[in-house]
Amino acid sequence: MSKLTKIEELADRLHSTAIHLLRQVRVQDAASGLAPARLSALSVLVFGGAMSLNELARTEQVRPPTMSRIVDALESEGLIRRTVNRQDRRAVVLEATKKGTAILWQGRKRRVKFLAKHLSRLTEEERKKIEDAIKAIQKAMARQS
Amino acid sequence: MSKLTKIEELADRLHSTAIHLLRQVRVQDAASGLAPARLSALSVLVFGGAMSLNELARTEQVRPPTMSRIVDALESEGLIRRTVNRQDRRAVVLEATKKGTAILWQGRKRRVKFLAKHLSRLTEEERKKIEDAIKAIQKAMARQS
DNA sequence: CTGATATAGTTAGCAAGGCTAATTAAAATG
DNA sequence: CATTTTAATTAGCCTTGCTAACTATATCAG
Repeated sequence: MSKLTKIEELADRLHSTAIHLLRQVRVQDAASGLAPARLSALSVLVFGGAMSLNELARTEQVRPPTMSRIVDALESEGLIRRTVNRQDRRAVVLEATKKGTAILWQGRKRRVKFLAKHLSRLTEEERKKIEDAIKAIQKAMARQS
Repeated sequence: MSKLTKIEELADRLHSTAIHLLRQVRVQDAASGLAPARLSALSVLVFGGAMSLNELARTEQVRPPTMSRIVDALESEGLIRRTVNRQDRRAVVLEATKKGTAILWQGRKRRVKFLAKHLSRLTEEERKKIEDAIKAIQKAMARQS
């Protein structure tokens, strides 16, 4: 190990903790029957409402061709609807169907309950610390100058 | 939105924060020129020392055939060495080469510096909160009964 | 000691999800 | 109204997951 500053050490541990946290949560998401990228895109449509393919791709930080294929899969499973935008007929309007919304909520509930079950083993004070840390992390990582 | 308990809300925000944090870090890792699974496997060998393919697969939580292919790629780039175990000639011994170790350290340095740069914009107190939260999260997520 | 079984790793082949380049169709612009 | 820009798709590549089936070696029971 080379020497790291105190802040770098914190950065390293934060990174590693985030990885391990998500690794455990992902197991829960597998139960939804939806692959991760599809689940994530569907979630954006359920919580963010109808949008175009380009917007969805941008939100998910992938290229349009990648999103096009994900959307194909979600549509063929009846989880989203793809219609032509009347104002701009090049564009599509993507929105979650009832079925898609229901499936997403079930998965979200499962994931949140799993995490909450673990968090409930902590003291109120420890949870407060996590709460504060989340705010600090968001501040630190926010888009900057 | 259906109603979530206070703990479930925290769980949800924690999840979302972890996702966004790692998404930003992943951009840094791309600069190493190594794909994520390869980078991660190499990192286990650099920090964990020599081990067999099955051990490495277990550590990385993937199946042996998946690891076999990742190891092929790392070997052909000269980042790891694969030798036959003398005690058990079915098994292989995997270890990072000098080149592999150097590349990994560069990438780690880049990633840690990136995160540290963001964290340095916080107050000492805010960083202390993150520090405490990491401990709490690790406690919460630890293998349990 | 030897035949059966177990174990380590690889190979083959499938699916998901990332990308770039090229194409199609519609809109906007000069 | 011809040109350029934009939205989305298609084609084709790579990486990374998986299971099933195989090879080679080690272990164990009789």
